[in-house]
Amino acid sequence: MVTLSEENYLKAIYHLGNQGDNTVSTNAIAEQIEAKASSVTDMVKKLADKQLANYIKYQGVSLTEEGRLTARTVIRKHRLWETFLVKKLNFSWHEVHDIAEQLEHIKSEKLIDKLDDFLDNPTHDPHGDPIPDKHGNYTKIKSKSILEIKPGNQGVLTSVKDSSKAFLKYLNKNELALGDSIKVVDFEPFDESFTIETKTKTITISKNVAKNLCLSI
Amino acid sequence: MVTLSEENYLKAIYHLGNQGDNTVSTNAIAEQIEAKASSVTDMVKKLADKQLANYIKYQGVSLTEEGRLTARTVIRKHRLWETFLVKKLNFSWHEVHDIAEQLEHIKSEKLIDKLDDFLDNPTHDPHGDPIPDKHGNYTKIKSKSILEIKPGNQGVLTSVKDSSKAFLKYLNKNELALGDSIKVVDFEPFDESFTIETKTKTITISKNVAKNLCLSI
DNA sequence: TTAATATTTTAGTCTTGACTAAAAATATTT
DNA sequence: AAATATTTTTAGTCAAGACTAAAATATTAA
Ligand SMILES: [Mn+2]
Ligand SMILES: [Mn+2]
Ligand SMILES: [Mn+2]
Ligand SMILES: [Mn+2]
Repeated sequence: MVTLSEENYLKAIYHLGNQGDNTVSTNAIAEQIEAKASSVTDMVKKLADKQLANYIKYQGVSLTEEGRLTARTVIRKHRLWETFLVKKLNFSWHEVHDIAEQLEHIKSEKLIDKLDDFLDNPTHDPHGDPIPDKHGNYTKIKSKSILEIKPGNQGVLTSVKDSSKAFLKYLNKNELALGDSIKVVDFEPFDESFTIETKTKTITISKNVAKNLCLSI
Repeated sequence: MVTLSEENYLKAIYHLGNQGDNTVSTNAIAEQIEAKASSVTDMVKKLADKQLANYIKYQGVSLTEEGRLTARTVIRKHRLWETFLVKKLNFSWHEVHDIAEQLEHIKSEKLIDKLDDFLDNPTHDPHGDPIPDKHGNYTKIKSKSILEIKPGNQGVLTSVKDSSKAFLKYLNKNELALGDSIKVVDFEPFDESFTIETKTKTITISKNVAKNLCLSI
């Protein structure tokens, strides 16, 4: 049995491992999970005891195959519930993360399979992130941050790198949503801002915003 | 903040208090919650500290107004989730209780309000139990156990007193479901069994089964 | 290549919610 | 009314998962 707290650690290690090499530092986990480094050391030992993580003192943590699958299962649940909340209960995409943080720990394989079917087996959640299937597999849509796109090119907004409430609300305010067709029309070197054009309007966005918007070309 | 464990105790005290006078013994709670009496004493003190229960040593426990409302809110969530599982995810009524035991602790008022609307504000759960509204109010359908019904009378099966998996599976096997029109045709004093007639068939049921089937006349 | 700094681990505490065993209070019999 | 049985509470433990402070290790800079 994997506890709620263990699930949260596995998820954190998984996410951190995916952006860099696969071995993660105690401090990085501590920051992600908002706990102290000493608490992380304790938990990481437990995960290693349960064969969910590889851990060598002072050298960081990585997930075992079993740990990785467990992490993906939690992520699958999180993203399916987010999809449910938006598609069926009409929540906005900025409201669902905190509720999904709770729902992702509900234990029932049958429930998740049925929820998956009820939602017509979605492949991506409301933030454009891929939903693993029940074996933990998924394919990420190839997309590029606007930062890396040269003026003149265009694509469809398929995911956001930052899913924070503040950022999503900013996008709501500026009427930018997943699926929108976006053309990059200008880049201003002075402040590294971009000017982009949608079906309905042209707006200028900061470097920080550009970085977090991913288009598939 | 009310913890998951506190919510379970409030629910137990509420259910026990409803069948008898409103004051409940330590032992009764212990049995309901499957814990030892000493653990109950500890928790009951915490509930009293938080103004959720009235407690006098050796004299039993009752809920305060606030405790009662909290209990009803948990019960509301439990029954709404059970309804969701049966109506939307096509679970059978004998499968939903254990999952609802987990879901009832998810904290988000907005979620429950939206779930309620999504289900078209149901008044009763899959076992015929009333669903409190967001103020904790509900009206129970008037119904009588078959035990108290004289042969010759008939009514509609509106709830079951026992929601255990074993009993619900028995009803599935015998194709008895809520909403069925049932006529009591005979009572056999020797073993206190009843013979009942539905639209499709006539069957004999034991006293124990009869006791747990409630018809509204 | 030391010295200073940063990271990580250890040791010891705390809280929550459980437990056992023993003591105290209440209830039931004789 | 006393003896016995039952219920309830108290006292002391335990495990999980967090914390602080101090020690150990690793990294970076002088
Ligand atoms: Mn999320
Ligand atoms: Mn998401
Ligand atoms: Mn139930
Ligand atoms: Mn029910």
